[in-house]
Amino acid sequence: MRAHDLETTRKKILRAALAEFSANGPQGARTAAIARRAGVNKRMLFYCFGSKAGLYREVLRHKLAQRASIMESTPEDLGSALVHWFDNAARDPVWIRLLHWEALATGGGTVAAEERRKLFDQALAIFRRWIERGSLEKEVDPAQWMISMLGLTIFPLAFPHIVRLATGLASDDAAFKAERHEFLRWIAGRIGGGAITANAVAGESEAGTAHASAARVDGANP
Amino acid sequence: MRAHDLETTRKKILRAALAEFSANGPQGARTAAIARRAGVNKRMLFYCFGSKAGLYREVLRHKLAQRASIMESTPEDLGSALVHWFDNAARDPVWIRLLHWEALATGGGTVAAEERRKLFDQALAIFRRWIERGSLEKEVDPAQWMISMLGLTIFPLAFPHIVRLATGLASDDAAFKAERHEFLRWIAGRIGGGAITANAVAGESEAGTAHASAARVDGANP
DNA sequence: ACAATTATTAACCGCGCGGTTAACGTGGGT
DNA sequence: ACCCACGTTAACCGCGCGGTTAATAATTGT
Repeated sequence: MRAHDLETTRKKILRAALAEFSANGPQGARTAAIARRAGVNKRMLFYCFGSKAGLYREVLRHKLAQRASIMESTPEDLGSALVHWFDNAARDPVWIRLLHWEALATGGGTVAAEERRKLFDQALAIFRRWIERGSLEKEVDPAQWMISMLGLTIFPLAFPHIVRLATGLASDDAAFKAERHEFLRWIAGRIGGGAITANAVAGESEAGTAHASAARVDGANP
Repeated sequence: MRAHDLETTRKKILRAALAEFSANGPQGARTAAIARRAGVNKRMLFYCFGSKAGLYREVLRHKLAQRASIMESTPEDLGSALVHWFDNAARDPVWIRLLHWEALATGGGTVAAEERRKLFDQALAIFRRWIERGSLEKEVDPAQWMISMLGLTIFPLAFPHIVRLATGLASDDAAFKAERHEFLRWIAGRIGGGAITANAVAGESEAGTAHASAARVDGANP
């Protein structure tokens, strides 16, 4: 690694910025803190990314691309998909926090709009497929389905203090995750149109309850 | 109103502080901005509440008490209750924002712990009652039910940018609210144990679809 | 060898923050 | 009439922020 290597410097800054922006938000994040985390002179942030806002934008674009690739690997079975989303969100608290900061942002229009559209179009396509295949009730809008399923999976991870008050457990506690898995598989059965998913529903959960593991039917959209 | 009236000054400060804390969070809120909003000298904040943190604490206590009283007026029917929670949350974006800030807060232990416990115990009691009465599947934990129903109602209001990307509508748009009402009543029927709520499910939604209005069965817990 | 370009650095700037100081009205008790 | 505790005020303080300046070290082209 040479002394003058802008690309690695950029990467170090992006990593540190992701952590700092996630921790303190686009406004609360301190450029000096990012530089310290990255082991880089503060001036380099502006040299590479122009401004704090420009750096934030780049950080978001990276993260959105990463989430899109996770969305691509969603299993075809509804229950498994819910568990998949839940686990991946639980594994990435940084992403959850960025969602919060975005929800709280008022002015200054959407950043990285195109990456965002791509991610959501992927998700909506999945729900449309489920509806066509009869895994989900067709009288409900795909967007409503998507919002609802995201609510069931992400909400407890986004508001851990609510989980703590309701269950007494931390939302990253293995016991809570197991409970949630069980619930998600159960409700996937209740919600589905009754055709494909309903059979795979009595799946095995980590809670130890008797279940059969749900089959994955990746790829091959009609 | 006398010139020297500490009580009204306190109230003015609390109102302004609620707005400012909701807008910018406990850290991002500026004491000067609160004072300006309240039409009061900045020094009075510290004279009345000691510190910014003390003021934040008092603001939260007030809001939690208000939310508890809303929780008390929850209808007995599950579908109506979901709509009730949704509407009341939609009517109070300030509260939603405070939830976000709390979820993002890392250090500095819980503020107003007792008011919070009271609010959640109320909610949990409602779910236990629903389970006992057969309105909700009894094999699922009350806490899991509560988290899930909060997810379905609050999530779209907490993450309006996700709603916008999924539906193209703003989450405070009347059209979206109507769609959501319809979905909430529909899913209440799918989820319930099948006894009481299932009958009340084909409820009327504001979307104009033909439905019969769901009956409210307030009070009288066993 | 050396100039030109690129990457990196320390030091600096103006500003706005949370919180404080000290002084100044105001009004009820006597 | 006067006091004195309470409510209110303008002005101030040290600090840390985003962003910049100008000088310097490494790399590249010739």
